[in-house]
Amino acid sequence: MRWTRTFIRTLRQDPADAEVVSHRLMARAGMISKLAAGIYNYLPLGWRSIRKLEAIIREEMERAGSTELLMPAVQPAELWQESGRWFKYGPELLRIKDRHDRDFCFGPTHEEVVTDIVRRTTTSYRQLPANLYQIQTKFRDEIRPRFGLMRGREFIMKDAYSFHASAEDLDVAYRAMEAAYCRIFERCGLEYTKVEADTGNIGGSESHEFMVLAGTGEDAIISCACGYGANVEKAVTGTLESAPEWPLAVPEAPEKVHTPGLKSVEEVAGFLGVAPAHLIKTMVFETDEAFVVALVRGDREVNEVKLKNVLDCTHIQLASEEKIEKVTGGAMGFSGPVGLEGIRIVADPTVMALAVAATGANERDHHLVGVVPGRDFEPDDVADIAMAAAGDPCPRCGKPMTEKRGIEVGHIFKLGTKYSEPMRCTFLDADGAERPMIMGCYGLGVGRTVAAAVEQNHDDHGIVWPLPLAPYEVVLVLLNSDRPEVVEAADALYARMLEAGIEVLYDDRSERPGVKFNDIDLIGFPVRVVVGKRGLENGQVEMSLRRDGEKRPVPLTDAVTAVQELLDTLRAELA
RNA sequence: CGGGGUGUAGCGCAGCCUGGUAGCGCACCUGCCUUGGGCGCAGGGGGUCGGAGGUUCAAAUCCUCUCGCCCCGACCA
Repeated sequence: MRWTRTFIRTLRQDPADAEVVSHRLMARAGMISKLAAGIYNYLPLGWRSIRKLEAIIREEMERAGSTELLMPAVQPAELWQESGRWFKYGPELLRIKDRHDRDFCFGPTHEEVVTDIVRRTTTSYRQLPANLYQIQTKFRDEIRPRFGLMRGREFIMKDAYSFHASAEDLDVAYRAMEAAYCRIFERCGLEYTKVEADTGNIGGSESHEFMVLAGTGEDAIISCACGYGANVEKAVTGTLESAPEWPLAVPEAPEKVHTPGLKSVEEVAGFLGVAPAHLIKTMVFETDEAFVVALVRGDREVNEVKLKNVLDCTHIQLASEEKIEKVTGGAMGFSGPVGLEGIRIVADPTVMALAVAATGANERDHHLVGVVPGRDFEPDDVADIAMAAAGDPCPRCGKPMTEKRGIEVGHIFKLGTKYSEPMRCTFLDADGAERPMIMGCYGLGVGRTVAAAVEQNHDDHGIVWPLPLAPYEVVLVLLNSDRPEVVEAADALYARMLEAGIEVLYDDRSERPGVKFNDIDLIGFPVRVVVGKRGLENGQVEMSLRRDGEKRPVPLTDAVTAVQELLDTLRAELA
């Protein structure tokens, strides 16, 4: 393609609203442009990168035994009412009405539709398993879209769904999808990691996320050299070091101590002369229907996702100051479990492991010292509700774990019968018994993966595309467009490259060299070939790689072969 | 949803406080010049100042409402 025939509009300045690198660079390079909050145009260059990723995804999905189909973006409310998610999903679900005032939604995901397809068509264990995928536009009305393609409201996603007669068979498909995802991200040249994940809104038993490692990632990952890795929402720890020995006397019953204005764990512990780990941090949460008190050791923090799972509720939030006073009778900062009535108390095991502790007295400016868990209060549930942190021991090997940040680009789930049961997606097994199908689902953010690639591969001048995702693999640059002999040589080389099947963009603009080089660096074509009068005088062109910029003179006559060899080398690196 | 900010030419911004001819840089057009890292000179085109209402002789500027967009927070007692 000739540059002057395509549609490339680069920006010299950063758009004012672009915050993260991928958004900034993709906007400046003319790959995307914003239409509304969280809604983007994929301009020709950006679309090429998206399409390249899609091609890789298709290959790997088919290889893993999944078949492509396309389901509608607009879906009838009835299906969502059947699964129960019409009411559960909340405002993220974009609900629309047609002219007859019938309810529809713009699909944020397709479990309902695909389950409907399968239940209408598939009735026997002989027809299972089924594995279907699509690459399609989703809409999720995010609270706060941001970061360009990283968290848009409208976005392109590959979603796959599998249906099985047995849990064992689901496991086979799950492992195949897992392997396909690994291959996809490897083929894109991305540095990624697979971690255990919470199942969140989608539900199910087992779940893994694929994270592209990047400092700007929105997710925290806890991992260990031994191979354990999990989203911080899900991460568990090995046995934590127990609290130091209680340094004070142990009274018969908790003693009330005046602690004026001391709210934080550090302040209280310092004042009392005990360790932060001796305190019971008491947090009041509000769920859909009730208040809940969560207890963690003073040096730990509550993991709201884990707590939510223990409570089996959809929404949870910290109670407001007024509500805390109403529920506990004391001011915020002075809450404790002792004497709390009529409210569910969930304690982390580390709290129950404390021999003696201190905690709030449910009275302004007072704490209780010498509290013995089990003697002075009894929780309703004891469950792991603490946040794992860097330095905590690994649950598998006990070594200290580290924390990294990542961008969630893929998420796979074992759904079980969460959708097949309410939607009556059943089959007859070999004994003629009717059973719900066992399902898995597998998502991959297409736009987000491309954006993550930019986050991971850029420098001061712009994007440095990994070869498989570059909009064009090679850019051929005509430098002296006023010199007929140079134009002639460049045109001829372009023709030879096309003939050789090289994916080349020919920058035939009559711009000054600086303008061209800056645009080219910004867009980030992996291989650059420059035809200019200076080199041509020696019968040479100049070849260079975007990632190192090192200039390699090549005889004009050998240019096509040299480029092909260079591309082969780059491909070999990824294999 | 709460808090803050912002909306002026395609992009990035000034002007607003203190009302009176709408400006700058880049981009764009014409001509000359220039061609290995965002040239130079000269000339030129383009803006309902987000929208509606109000105050005023007069509103980008002051007031009210409204819409869009951005940021921060949904944060640990």
